[in-house]
Amino acid sequence: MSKKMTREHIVEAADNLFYQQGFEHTSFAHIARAVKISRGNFYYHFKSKDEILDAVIQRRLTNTRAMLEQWQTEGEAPADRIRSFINILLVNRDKIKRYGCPLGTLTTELSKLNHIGQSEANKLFSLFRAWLARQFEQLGHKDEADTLAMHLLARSQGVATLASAFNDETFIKQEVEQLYRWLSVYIKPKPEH
Amino acid sequence: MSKKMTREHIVEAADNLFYQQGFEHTSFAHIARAVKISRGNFYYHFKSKDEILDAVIQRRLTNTRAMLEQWQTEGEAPADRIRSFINILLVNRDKIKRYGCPLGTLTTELSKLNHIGQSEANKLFSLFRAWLARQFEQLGHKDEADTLAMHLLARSQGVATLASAFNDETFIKQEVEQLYRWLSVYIKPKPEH
DNA sequence: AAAAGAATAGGACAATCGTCCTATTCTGTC
DNA sequence: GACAGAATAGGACGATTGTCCTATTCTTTT
Repeated sequence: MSKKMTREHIVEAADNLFYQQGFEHTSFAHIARAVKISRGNFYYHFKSKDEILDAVIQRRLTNTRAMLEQWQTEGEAPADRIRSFINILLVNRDKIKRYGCPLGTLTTELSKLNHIGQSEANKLFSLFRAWLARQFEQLGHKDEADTLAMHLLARSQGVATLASAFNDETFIKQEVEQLYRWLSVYIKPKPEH
Repeated sequence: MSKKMTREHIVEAADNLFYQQGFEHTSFAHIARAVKISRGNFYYHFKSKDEILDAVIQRRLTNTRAMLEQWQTEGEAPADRIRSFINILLVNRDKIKRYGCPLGTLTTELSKLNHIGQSEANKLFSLFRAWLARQFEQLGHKDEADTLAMHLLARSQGVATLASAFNDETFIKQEVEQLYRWLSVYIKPKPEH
């Protein structure tokens, strides 16, 4: 196996485990078992656990950027793109119900650990925040664009937290419906011609 | 020192530490340092770390019940009582900014650890949920009372998560204002007489 | 087929974890 | 002031953690 591929396998497995069991609770033994390599061999690929965390965050940043770009191109109107964002609550509802939001839970954990990776993890939030703000700008709400983006982010985070706490899938669907209605208020009616 | 008092000190210190650094990351050494007793002496008061966690949760349950009862008596109208709930975001904004919501973060962590205390911790959420639902019932929204309660809970959770992630106090104030406006829609106009 | 370098396995390491045990100190009672 | 029981201190325990080192296996090149 090439070094590059093994590295990717490690990062991918660590990504999932960090999401499912948390960063601190995931040990090298866990990741090793998942990737099926020996524990001691990690240090040929990473100098420390923090370095794995950083790689995981970078991976998420890359994936998120790709996702946002895809939404950007496949959604015709800004409102459609925002709906794409709201939709991840539905698309990932199984995992959200079990593990919460991968973004929010990691950020919260790193914050409590006072971990260095905290600032990098927050870039993930900022990515969504800036992207959402841009969509609201294009909807004609320049002044309140960032406020609306933050509001929508908070709503999704809250939905994920409660859906996970109460193991409630119906709740996600309800709230997504409400978010759609909330969004519709900010959509400009199409100019007649 | 009496056994009862030492026990209370331990639970109080553990409560704070679990909130600030998380349950798993808080070791006996941490708590011992905070309470200023020896590490080995814990097992005279608690048989295991899980037992401390349970005591912490029970403590929070008791405190929460007391708080809800106080809101119940001091708030004349149900709308005032709901506003009391929304207000904790403002009252505790310093801590929320630093450590997030004590309820949400603990529940999320225990969920990831697959910890037994999870179900007990969820009772805390259920406490707020039932209490809020009762208020909405009294506001005349019997059918959607629970939905409204869950919605409000989710909103607060989201606000806490983002305020913590972005270290943003202004955001809390903005969202609290929005929650007040949201609530006003559900308040019955007082009957004229 | 031989040599060179990349990739891996497996164990040693110090530190820390939760847990447990025992000797010691404190506190109240007769 | 002697005694009993409550409360505490301090260390030992096995397990696990992240880290590091070295011997071995695999892969590629000549």
